[in-house]
Amino acid sequence: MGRQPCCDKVGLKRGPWTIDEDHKLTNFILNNGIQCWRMVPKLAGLLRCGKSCRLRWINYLRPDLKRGGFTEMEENQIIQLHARLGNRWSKIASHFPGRTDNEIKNHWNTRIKKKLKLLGFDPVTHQLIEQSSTTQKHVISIEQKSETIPDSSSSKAQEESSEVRSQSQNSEAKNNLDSVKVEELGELILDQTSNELLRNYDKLSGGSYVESWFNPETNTSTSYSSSALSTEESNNNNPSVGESFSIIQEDNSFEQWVDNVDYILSWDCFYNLDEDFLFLERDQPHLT
DNA sequence: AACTTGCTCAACCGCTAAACC
DNA sequence: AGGTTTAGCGGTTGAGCAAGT
Repeated sequence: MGRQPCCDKVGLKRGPWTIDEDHKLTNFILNNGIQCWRMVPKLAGLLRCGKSCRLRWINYLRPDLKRGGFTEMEENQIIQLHARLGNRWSKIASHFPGRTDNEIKNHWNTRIKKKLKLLGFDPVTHQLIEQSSTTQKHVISIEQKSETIPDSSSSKAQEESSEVRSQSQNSEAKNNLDSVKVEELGELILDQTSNELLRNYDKLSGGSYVESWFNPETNTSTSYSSSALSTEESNNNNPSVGESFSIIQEDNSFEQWVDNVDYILSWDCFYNLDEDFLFLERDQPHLT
């Protein structure tokens, strides 16, 4: 025989929690800790199931929760982590002390997805969405683009592949902006700098964020093989991750990239990319 | 003021791996 | 070994609120 059932749902209260219920649950857990969620509601005098108590504690009552809206830097980190981990909200939340997976998931679904769509990126794949002159959309993957790129075993080939990809993405970004973004973003100036913005976001998220980030000393961005990543995080479902390039040198200016982003979206977070790199350093010290 | 629409987010649902018997 | 339950996770829902008409 297995364990006793968690709860008999008949007669149990559902819906929003009252202040009194919150007090009961909080006081019980702070005084007794959590041995078994099944027993918590009984011992705390609550007409709730253990599952409901657990959720209420984790998502709302925990004293270490960080309340309030997400900062721009947090949003940026969420985007980057989502590119690496997909919809593994608990994994993503583990990078944000005091934030819950539910909170991050909600924020992603209600805010960040819209921002990415406005930028022309598929929030699922983090890849650029090209919209042709017809209404049909299709996604351009890093892999598709890479098919035209020669073997990157030599440094010469690496340079060529970087250039080909750069040109390809510039073209895609321009097409995309020309056809979609103008209406949504209003008075955008769709010039070369916008193309640079999209190309750089592609590097920061999904396809090459994992392998590359800006090197402030050399004013270049450097890509690393995904083999250096942990097995767990490199085995995600994002098709653009893990099929990486080798060492890539870009000559575009990071400051220019930051200016571009701020101009279009006012994402102050990109001013704090160096802090993002600190968190990366914490997670992947062997890469830094 | 009344109604509609859209947004946010707390809470629930259903699934699965792990733990238990 | 195999059935049952738990804990945890991601997806979805719907109440409440704000903005627009």
